[in-house]
Amino acid sequence: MDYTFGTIAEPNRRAILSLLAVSEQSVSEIEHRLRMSQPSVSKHLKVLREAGLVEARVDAQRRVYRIRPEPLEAVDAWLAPFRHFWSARVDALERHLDRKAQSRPKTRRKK
Amino acid sequence: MDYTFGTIAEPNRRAILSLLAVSEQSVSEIEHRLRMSQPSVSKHLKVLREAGLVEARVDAQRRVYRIRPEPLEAVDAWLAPFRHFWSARVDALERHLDRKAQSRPKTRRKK
DNA sequence: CAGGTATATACCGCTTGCAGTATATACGTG
DNA sequence: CACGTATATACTGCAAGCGGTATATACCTG
Repeated sequence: MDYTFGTIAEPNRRAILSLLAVSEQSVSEIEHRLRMSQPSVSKHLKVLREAGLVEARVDAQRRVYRIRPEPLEAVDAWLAPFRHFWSARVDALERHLDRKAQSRPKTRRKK
Repeated sequence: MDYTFGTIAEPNRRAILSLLAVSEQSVSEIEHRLRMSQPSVSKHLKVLREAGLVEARVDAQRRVYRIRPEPLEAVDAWLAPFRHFWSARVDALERHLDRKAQSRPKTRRKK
C-alpha cells in the first residue's frame, strides 16, 4: 500500500489520526470533537480504512475506530535517510541540556 | 508552513527528495535519473521550493538543488504520538538482536 | 553576438478530491 | 414493528493537481 502519503495529506484526516492516537473513538465522537459533518467523517474514515491506517470494531450500531500503525511506521522508515540532517542538531541540544542540568542540579520543576 | 504533507503526497516529489537526501543535484541530473520530463521536474521543484523542502544554489546556468530539512523534521515530530504503537516492538527486536550479538560475538562481517 | 544548453513558465485538457445535501441501511428500545 | 439513533453511501458541483507541448529567459562559448 503506497496510498499512505496521499491519505495523510488531508488535514482533517490527520486530525482524525491524531485523535485516535490518544484513544479509539466512535464516528460521532470524532464528528463532535473535530466539528465536522457526519458524512465527511464517514468518508474520511473510509479513505483511512482503505489505506490501512485505521480499523473499526463494531459495538452495536456504533463503529469504534482505532489506529493501525503499520503504514505510519512505513512513513517513519521513509524519513530515515533524511534524519541525519537534524539528528546531529538534536543530539547536540540534548547534550547541552544534560550539561546544564548537571551543572545546576536544583532546576525549578515548573512546567 | 503546513503545505508539507500535501507536497510529499506526490510520488515524483518524494523520489526527488530521496535523491537529494543522498546529495545535491542539478535539474537535468534529476531529469535523467528519474526519467521525468524537464518541465515536470522544474514544476515539482517549484512546489518543493515553495513548501520550503528544498533550496537552490545557482551555478552558472545550472540550479543545484538541496534538501531543507526543517519541514521533514516537522513531519518527524508529527509522528511522535504514534510511535509507541511500534517502538515497543522495535525495542524488543533490538534487544533480541543485541542478545544474539553478545552470545555469539564472532558474527560474520559481511555486508 | 549567434547558437547551444539549462531551466522556468504558460497554457490546456483531464482526472481526482473535497464538501454539502439527500437518502439508505442497520441496530436498539418501547 | 414503529421510531430514534448511528453510520454509510449516492449524487452533484467546484476547485486543485498533474502531465504534455510550446515558449520564454538566462547564461556560456566560440
